[in-house]
Amino acid sequence: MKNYITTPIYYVNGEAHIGHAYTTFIADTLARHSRLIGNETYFLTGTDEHGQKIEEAAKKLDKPTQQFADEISATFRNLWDEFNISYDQFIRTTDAEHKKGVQVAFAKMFENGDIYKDFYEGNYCVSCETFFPESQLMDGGCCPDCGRATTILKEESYFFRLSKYEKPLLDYYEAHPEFILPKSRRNEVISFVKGGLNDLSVTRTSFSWGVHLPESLNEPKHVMYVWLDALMNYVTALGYGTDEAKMDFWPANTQLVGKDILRFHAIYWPAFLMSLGLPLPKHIGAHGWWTRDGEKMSKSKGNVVDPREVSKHYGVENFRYFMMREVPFGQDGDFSQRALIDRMNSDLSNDLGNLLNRIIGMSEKYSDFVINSVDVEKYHTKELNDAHAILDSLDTYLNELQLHRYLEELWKVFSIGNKAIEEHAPWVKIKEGRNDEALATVALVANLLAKASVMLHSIMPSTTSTIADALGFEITTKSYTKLIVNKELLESFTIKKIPPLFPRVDEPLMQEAPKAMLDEAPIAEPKPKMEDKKETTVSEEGLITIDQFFQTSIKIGTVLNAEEVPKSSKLLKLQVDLGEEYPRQIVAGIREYYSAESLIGTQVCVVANLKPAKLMGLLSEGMILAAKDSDGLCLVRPEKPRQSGSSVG
RNA sequence: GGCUGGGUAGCUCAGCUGGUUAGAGCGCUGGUCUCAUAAGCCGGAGGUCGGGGGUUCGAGUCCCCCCCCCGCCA
Repeated sequence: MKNYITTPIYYVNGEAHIGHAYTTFIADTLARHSRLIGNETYFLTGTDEHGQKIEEAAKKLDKPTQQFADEISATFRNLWDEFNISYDQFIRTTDAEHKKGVQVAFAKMFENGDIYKDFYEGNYCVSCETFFPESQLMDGGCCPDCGRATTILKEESYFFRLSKYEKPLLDYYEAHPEFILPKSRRNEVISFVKGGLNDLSVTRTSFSWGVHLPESLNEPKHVMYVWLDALMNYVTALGYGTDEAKMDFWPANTQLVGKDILRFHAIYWPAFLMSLGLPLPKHIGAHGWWTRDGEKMSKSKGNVVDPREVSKHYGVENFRYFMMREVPFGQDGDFSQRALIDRMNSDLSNDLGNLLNRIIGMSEKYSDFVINSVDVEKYHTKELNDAHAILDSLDTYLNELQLHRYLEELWKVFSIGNKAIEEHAPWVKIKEGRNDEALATVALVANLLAKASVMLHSIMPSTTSTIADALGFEITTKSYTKLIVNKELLESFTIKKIPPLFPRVDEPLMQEAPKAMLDEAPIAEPKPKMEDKKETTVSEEGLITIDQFFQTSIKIGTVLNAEEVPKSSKLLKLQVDLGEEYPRQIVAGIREYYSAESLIGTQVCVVANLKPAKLMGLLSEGMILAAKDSDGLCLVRPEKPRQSGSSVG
């Protein structure tokens, strides 16, 4: 079976971020899995390099446009190489074959009457490369997407008869419920199309950095609309319009996109394909976005997650496992070091890594590292059957792009292993001289690990290869067939004593940006061991009663305004809302650590029933709580915003 | 404003066409084993299933109203 998987081509207006990595990881996982189970697989990714925005960005840097595109494109490609992405082709829309292919497609659409010439006039956003109707513009005629100013543009343009495909598209969605995944997105697309489709302007004369129209049309002024150009990459990569040798990979099985570009892929793209008489892809999968510590990422906030940075500190495959496991396909996910660390420790170290270590230890003590499956079926049919049932069910999840469920299920195999060891306690059996039984349990777990590793391989290719190597086999289509399809067991082998694959992570490995650090939930102290527990951890001396404590009124305050106190290097004068009629004026000695601007709009804890005092002649009606150590001072703040005036205690 | 989807344990979520004491993972907590990476295993606490009506012998699950969140569209 042929299986074609694509990511979108990434626009070269900036470097790769976590979203690009996420899409690419999913696609790579699908591609690797497809190859593993023996499909003939083609995995495409690449870069989208045309358009006015690129032309202008290059001009700003005083670089030739092509050179600019070359450079950014290379950063993507390098990152994917660094991340061990198994793409078969990295296409660029500036590739000669691609341009040729798009022209062939354009000519064909023109010939069959789906493209015609007219005029377009409207408010155009250069940044988004989109026209917006008057009604959609924001105040002052700004772009509703990016907020930048739009300009009125009237230009001669070729149009694609999108309106003609309204009905065929709706019919197709109806007949193919699995075309758009997840379902919630499908509904959105359908309701959009039902709202009516306008013909699509597909050429521009306002800039020249793009694919020119076919020579037969003799329209040197026009270049193609970036989306027509970009979308066609999925077939030009296979040689559409040039050398069509690979076109038998079409239609694609799965085309992954971010939710922001679903409309283009679920409406325009299938319409183009219909016009060209090509079949439509089986699935368009729209995934969600990532936030950081619960907040939207943006350059201005400085909280953007650099995938390279994360993988450098935590390992690409751990990062990748986290992304695939953490969030249901289609949903937005939240990245935080805490969540990543929790996943790594709990799933990878405790469940998987430790399990491998357990059998290494036992086989060392009981059988000089030799593991033999001879007696596994005799003593552990139940466990084997349970595990096989789980392994058999996994494909379903993968087909629905439910990778988190896939992993969730797969992990039950490790659980079977851990439970089996407990239940059969090989160390007891050895003492009783029932060596066969003890060794059978060890071998059972080795087999469970082997089988699970095969199924984990497409998500953690290198790590699972290491596991397989320790278990004396190699993960290939052949071993997949043997261990998973035919449910066979491992040959006798000598297990390798390898150091722990997933050392526990006790504290964040990555330096946080200052802002993010404030927002990061405090890392829980490792809980003290039972025997360390004393009656109390404080001496009786100087203790107060709870009533005494509540004599202090601590409230949450929102900083409405902040300014520096003249002639003072330490003091800031704040106006803080405590939910009272008027804000309090509070003078605080925190200027060395916090700028006035950075405080406005944030929340602090305030001692509200403190006798007012004068500092530098200014009245201060409260005290702000802060903690100080040798590294400096930081404010004590609510973890999440609370209403001004909420009491703390 | 229109249309989807959703509001279930501290957190993230599962609960199909209504049916015994509402589930999982993580977290918290008690116990326990010792092969193992302060890992594993067993047990426990914790939910008026957004609110209010209604249908029904019986509703988280169906109907109506209201509140709130996300998304798409305007």
